[in-house]
Amino acid sequence: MTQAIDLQLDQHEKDVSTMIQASLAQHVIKALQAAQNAQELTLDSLPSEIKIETPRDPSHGDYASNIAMSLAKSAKLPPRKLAEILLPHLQGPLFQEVSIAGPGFINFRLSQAWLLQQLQGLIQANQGFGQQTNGDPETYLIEYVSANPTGPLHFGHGRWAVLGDCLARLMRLAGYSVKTEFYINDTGAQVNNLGASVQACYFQAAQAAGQTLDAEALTLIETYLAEKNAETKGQVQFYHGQYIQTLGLSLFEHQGPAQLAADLGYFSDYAKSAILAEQQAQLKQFGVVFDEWFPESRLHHEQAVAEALKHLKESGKTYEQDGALWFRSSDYGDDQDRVLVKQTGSNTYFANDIAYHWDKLRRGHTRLINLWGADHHGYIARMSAAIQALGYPKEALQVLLGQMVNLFRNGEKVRMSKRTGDMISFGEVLEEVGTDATRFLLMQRSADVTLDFDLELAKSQNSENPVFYVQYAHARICSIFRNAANLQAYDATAWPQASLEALVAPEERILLLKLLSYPDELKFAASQREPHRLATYAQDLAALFHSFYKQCRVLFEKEDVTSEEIALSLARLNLVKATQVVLRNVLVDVFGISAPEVM
RNA sequence: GCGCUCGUAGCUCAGUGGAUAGAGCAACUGACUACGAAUCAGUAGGUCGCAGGUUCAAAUCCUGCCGAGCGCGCCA
Repeated sequence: MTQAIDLQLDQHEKDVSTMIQASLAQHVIKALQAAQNAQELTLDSLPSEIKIETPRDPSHGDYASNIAMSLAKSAKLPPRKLAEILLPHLQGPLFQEVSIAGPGFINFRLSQAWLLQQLQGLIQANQGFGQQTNGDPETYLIEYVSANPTGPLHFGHGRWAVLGDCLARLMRLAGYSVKTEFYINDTGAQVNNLGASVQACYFQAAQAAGQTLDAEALTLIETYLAEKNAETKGQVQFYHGQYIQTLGLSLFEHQGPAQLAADLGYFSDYAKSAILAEQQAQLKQFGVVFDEWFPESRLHHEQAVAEALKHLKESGKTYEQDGALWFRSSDYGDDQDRVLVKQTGSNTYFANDIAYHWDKLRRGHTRLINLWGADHHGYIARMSAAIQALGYPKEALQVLLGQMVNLFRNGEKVRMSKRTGDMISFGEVLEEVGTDATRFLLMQRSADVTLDFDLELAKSQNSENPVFYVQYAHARICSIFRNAANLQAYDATAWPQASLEALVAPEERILLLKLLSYPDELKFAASQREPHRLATYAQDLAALFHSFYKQCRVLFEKEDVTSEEIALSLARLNLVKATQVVLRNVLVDVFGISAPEVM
């Protein structure tokens, strides 16, 4: 076991040097081993994971380990005694001081020389700073958005889009092998309903233009309008959004009466490809790109559903009852068994989805991550059951649920009606608010909480809007470097050759520690699949920079500048540069938004 | 009724079983005749929904209850 840990750490030594927590964890493990070898300590086994944390109170140290407390019981030693045993074995150039405090914390204070060396490494790594290898052999496929091509993207889709995109970026930076995919439900009853709805509007347009319609067409218009204008709410068959009218009208404008005799499939194909194109354009504008757009129709074309059903049948995971084919999902933890083939002989959506997930796995993706709206949570158990019944481990499927978004305008909730199609679409919000602010506001909160999104706040270009706070820090830094290039008093552009020893102010140290923790933050957020953690990090980093900037003068524009001031200035420019690098990396590479040079 | 998620400052929310629970906004007090005030420094604001339990240690884990949202189809 100890060997396994060592191997894993050695394998990624390159990363470890820039990852403080992993580096400290390695020191702790080695101290435990050394103490065991010196027979100062007996443990049945070494812990599989060493947790390194940052103390809330900086006076305790830069980092801390609770190892002495967590191992006290198995080592049969009081925590402080155990810590005292480990202390002599915790040595290295990165430590300025290792101390024992409180109930048995081991507190680490990192040496200034080592930190400054890491600072130079950070600047050298530049856009690569934070990027890691992690040795995870799995290949991940993140499937998200997957909106039906029956209407415009709604605002909830926007949230999944950002979360999925940022998660993919985050995991790639952390060393995971990741592909992304959008699943297009381009077949089935809903697509037919879509086609019929557009057909009805096309007929209306034709009628308005003086065309004579046959009885069937008139009936369709009548049925469509009756549902649209119905007083009572209930199940709806057709789609009634404004976009349906637009599609029908547009078709008549381009084709005239040529399609009056066309079949339903023609209208379905026309509508779904137009809507899909719109979705794709919006997502692209939003900075969300998919490696693959996978249409459900491909499954049917390849007989994949039939094959999946056959596979489940032959392995005894199904049975027939009441004229339907059932899947024994309750054997794998679902509440009840689920129908695959209905009495009518047609497949359920679930059957198609099993085939789709099987296809994803057979394409070589060993880990499937799905982002679903929370309203689909009841679906997880059966999908997980299907994955297992197909012979894959439970871990092959991870479903991340995202809660919904409530839209507000000036504190008033914006009402949405699905029935009448009366909704603010994602495209409208994007147009009104802009990509950067929308992305940031949608990804800064945990997917687990229902999000309140205020349109006016999102548009506001002031301190209420956190995205500008972070971007402003970057723009400010760019401004410093513009000024540095024009400085008369001394050559500020010589900062890359400067000695860094002048960086001794507390504001400088705390900023530097935050910068160097970026790879750890990235790694942890990726492992938790929680991109919002980086939003918190970015805001904290920006705050530390602004504070530093106020307290620590970077450029001295006066005639009588001293050599000490010049040395300090050049050293500080390195810290400013490092901040610029990390802000850019997190804004551009993780959030997918701009790192502006001016605002 | 059952299941999932959430409940932390006035509001919106962070918070990896650790030390005195944090940030932004709102409120109040200060700071621009040198690098961007879209900024900074400070004050005030808390029964971490409630009650038990586990633990050296609980906002965090477990159980029950209360409240909010979302699900519970041979729909997709």
